[in-house]
Amino acid sequence: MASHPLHLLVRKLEGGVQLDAEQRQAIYALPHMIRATPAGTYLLREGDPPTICAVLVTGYALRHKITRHGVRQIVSLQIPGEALDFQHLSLHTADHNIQTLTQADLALVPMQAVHDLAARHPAIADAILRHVQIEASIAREWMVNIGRRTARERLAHLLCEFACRLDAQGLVNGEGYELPMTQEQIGDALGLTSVHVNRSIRALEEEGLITRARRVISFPDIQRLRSVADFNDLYLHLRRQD
Amino acid sequence: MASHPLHLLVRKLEGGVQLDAEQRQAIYALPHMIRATPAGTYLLREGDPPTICAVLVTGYALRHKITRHGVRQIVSLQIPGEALDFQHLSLHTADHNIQTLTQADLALVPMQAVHDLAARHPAIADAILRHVQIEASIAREWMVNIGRRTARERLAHLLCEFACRLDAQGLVNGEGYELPMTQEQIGDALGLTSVHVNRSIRALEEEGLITRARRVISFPDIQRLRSVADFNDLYLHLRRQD
DNA sequence: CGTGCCCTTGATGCAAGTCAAGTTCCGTGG
DNA sequence: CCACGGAACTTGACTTGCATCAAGGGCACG
Repeated sequence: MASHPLHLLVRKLEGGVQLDAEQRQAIYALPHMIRATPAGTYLLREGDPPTICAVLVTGYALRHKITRHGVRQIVSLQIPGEALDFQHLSLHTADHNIQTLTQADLALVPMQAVHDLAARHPAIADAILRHVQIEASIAREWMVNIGRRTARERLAHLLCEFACRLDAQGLVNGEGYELPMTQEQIGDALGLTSVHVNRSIRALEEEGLITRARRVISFPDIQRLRSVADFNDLYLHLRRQD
Repeated sequence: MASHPLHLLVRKLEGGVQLDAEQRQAIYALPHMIRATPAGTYLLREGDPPTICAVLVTGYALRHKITRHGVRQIVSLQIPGEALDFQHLSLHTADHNIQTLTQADLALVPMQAVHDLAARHPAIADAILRHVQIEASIAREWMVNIGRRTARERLAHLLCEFACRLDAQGLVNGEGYELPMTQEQIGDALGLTSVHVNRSIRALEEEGLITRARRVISFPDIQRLRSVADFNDLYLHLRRQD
């Protein structure tokens, strides 16, 4: 079943809650359409009613909000296996925008089917709740990052988080990974300008904390980077006991 | 039943999901102990296992995290009627600290009892999920606030949010309300220093956007304040259709 | 072989931080 | 009822991290 489009979602949900074969099967049996979307596609806009639940099969997505002055804040990054619309399961209006970051393949599941599934399987309802709670935990850590760390620390923290999350989904092979974001997007995620992101990246590079080849970033000394970032992965709740 | 300690929680849960008399009754029947706590009491610490679910009956609480450098970021404010530990219902380790902001009365409910209640009543499970999702939505708006607004805007936004939330719980009587925080705590919530919070408060005051008498703040021109804050209450999901 | 996005770098400005010294407000005990 | 002590608030002088403005430079793609 490793090639089923919802495999990574199941993997993620099982990371926190024990599911039996029947429950796994019920998830795989969810009605869904696969849709390939180009980078930058809006999947949901603030104010819209969420009617379908998109799951990232491949590619990346982000959540963002825009202020009256037209400035953007990215409030979340999503990686393969994550459900983009669990955040709205019991709400009737979207409070933020969801957009693909890269070319992406989505599994589109009717929201009602997710509701029904959760109602039939308490363990799945629990796994969904856990999924939502972990996103909330990540949001809290981002607040700390944006509110209380320097540009260099914020950047290091983002890199550590991305590494951990990709690794947990089995998406890291070598030493580093591709961070598929422009420096402007990184700035929007960290509450900085692209110019300052650029200077901060180069500073980390000169310190030998990261190396870059295009957008592929590697970490010669991950321990030191974590220390700079004040990174503690507890908030990601990667282990079932967390 | 207006005087039942869990009345405000029921009110809050009913704000989003229709509950019938039996479900309401089941919530009121939750086993609980009432405990009065002084200001500043830690209710849960990062890394601890959450075993009880505290509900604020009176008084205020906050969630915060502390960086390696000892700087604090408040990531959430909680008002009467809010459950402090729904955030951890299906997690095994707390990822942040919870502390009372003022003297407070808590209803302490065993976590297991909440679990059982949700398992028996899908509508209540749904209401809990909604409660968690709304907190996540508030967290996203705070990221925007901290990351992309000026000190003056951040402060105005916090004041508007607090006004709306108190009002939704029926806790506002006159023109203004008491904001029971020191300027240092406000700074910790907004990613600012207390000195700068002070200057920003006085700037709002001089502009005629707020008036103060001790910690009671009033808003002579709430529309203008909202406009300054770029405040749109959609993210609070106060109406059932949201 | 342009043309348009990114990335890079320099010069300059400003919002917010830091440091430090009062001042006001209150609770408490004499 | 008043004096004292401590926490919170206020204000000024100075510093700094990041923003802004502006001008290249590289490289992918049609």
